[in-house]
Amino acid sequence: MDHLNVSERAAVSPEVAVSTVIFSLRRSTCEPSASAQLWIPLVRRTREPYRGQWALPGGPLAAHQSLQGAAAENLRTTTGLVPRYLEQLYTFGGVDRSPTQRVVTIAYWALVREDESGGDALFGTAWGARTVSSQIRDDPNVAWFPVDSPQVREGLAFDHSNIVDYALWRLRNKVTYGQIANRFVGETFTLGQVREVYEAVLGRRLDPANFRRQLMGAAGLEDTGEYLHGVKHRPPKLYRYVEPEPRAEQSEAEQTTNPSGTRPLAQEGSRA
Amino acid sequence: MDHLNVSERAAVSPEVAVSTVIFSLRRSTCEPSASAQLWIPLVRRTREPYRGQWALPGGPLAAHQSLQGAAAENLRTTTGLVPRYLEQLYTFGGVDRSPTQRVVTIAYWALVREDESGGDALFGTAWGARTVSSQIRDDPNVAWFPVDSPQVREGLAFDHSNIVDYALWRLRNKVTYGQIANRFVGETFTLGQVREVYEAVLGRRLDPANFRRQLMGAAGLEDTGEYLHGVKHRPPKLYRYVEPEPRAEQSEAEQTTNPSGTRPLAQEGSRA
DNA sequence: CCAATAGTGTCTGTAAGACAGTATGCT
DNA sequence: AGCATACTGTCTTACAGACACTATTGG
Repeated sequence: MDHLNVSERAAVSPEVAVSTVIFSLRRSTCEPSASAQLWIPLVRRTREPYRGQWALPGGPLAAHQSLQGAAAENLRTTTGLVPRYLEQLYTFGGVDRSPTQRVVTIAYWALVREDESGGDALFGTAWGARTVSSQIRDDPNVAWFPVDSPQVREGLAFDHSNIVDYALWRLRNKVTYGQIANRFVGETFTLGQVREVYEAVLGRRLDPANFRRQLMGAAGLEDTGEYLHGVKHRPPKLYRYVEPEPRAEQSEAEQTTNPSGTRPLAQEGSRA
Repeated sequence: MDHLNVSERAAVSPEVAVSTVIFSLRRSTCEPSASAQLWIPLVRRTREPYRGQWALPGGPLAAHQSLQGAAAENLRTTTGLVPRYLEQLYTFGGVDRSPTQRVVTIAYWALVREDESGGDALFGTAWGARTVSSQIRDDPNVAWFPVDSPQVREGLAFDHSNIVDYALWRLRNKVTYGQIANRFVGETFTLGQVREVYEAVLGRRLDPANFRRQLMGAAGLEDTGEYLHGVKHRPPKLYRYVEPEPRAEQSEAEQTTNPSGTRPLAQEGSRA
């Protein structure tokens, strides 16, 4: 009967790992006219299996490390960046994921902003300028790839291409409602910039007029009174986000797209 | 550098367990007028920690068992029932979840139909009749509880009350769109029966007229031509569901509520 | 006839998408 | 002036919710 409960026996447990899909927004060329694209950092494997192939940043879970903590650690080690958003994606535990031993991988996905440590912002005072940047670590075994590239979609180690696919799907669903896009932009921003984020994530053009209405209607936007100059047309207003309700609890483990926005959080911190 | 990749070192991994929240629909009384409610089976712990308390069915992951396979096994062992729906919920890995040792629990949630093995259907030829039933195993350490009960909402072992809360939220979101409610009803059914499922899950009454329109518009419903008799009013039509597209692949690991219905599946079977 | 549910039709408010049109900067 | 983008307003369509009304059984 005791096999029905979480057991305290020292069973032969599979290896537990945490991997993270880290999305950032960049332009493929230095043309300001080029539309932004999603990129992710990958790490080259230095040992078997899949030696030499690219894989998601990740590693085994340390004994007294929380899952989310491990994901944040992946992010910091690989990119030196701080996550603007971090959420558990799914747990992959197929028996044959790794040819050598059983590994259960808890996958997370994260959003970062390019400009957070050194270097120009993607949406800085002017568009573009510096686009492939913030390679804080000059490690040759870390590199950024566009999520659209065949390298990413098919060529990753283990089942990591699958994981990226799934993370991308999740991002697209999340961005439709709610406050996800603002994780890509800076403190102040124009509506055009936010719209460009949506267009990059969703992969299609959006009507500026309708987009404005939706965003103004729903989100906690505040007019800063400032304008963005240096563009070669009418200068747009700068906005900033305001937190709707500053409750003490910070949600994390939120999981599922829901129409009405954010909600329930299977607690994950120290006790969940 | 190698700590960035999934490692093949024999690290000291935490215990890996799989637990399952199993929803079924029942009436609290034998009155046909009483509205249906969600119930889940729990298992009483026979050892420390939390000895004597109720917990979700679950247990350590066996070496060559898939995650979903383990969840299905939980279900079969506890209830003898076959899942009509089974999906990964979330992975709980907080350092202090268990007082004795580190346990990472991959939680699943499932829907079952009461009538699947022996006994009358909940929605059989007549309403009600047999409501607390299909206790296939006469194990005193297994019992069904209404999800609303304080026992379930607060009194479970570990963080299992949290897990149930989260599963309930997920179910409510999933049922809004898509083909979830049909997992609770039999082969043929009336629209009133499906509506009752929605009402039980969502916890509020729905307008019969509007509900009909919605369901007829979206889902693959087929009029059987039959009517349900034995009711003390106008006999309703019996319908059946038709699969929209019988592709070979069966999805499983689908995760997130999305407005447009079913979609992407992080593959889980033998390779994910 | 009455009670109760099945099933149909209509109205209204909200919101999304299409799109015309105005405003204001730069070259 | 001409262009590019910001920003405003309007029209249409779709759909959800409210609700009136008819249909058909059992008691």
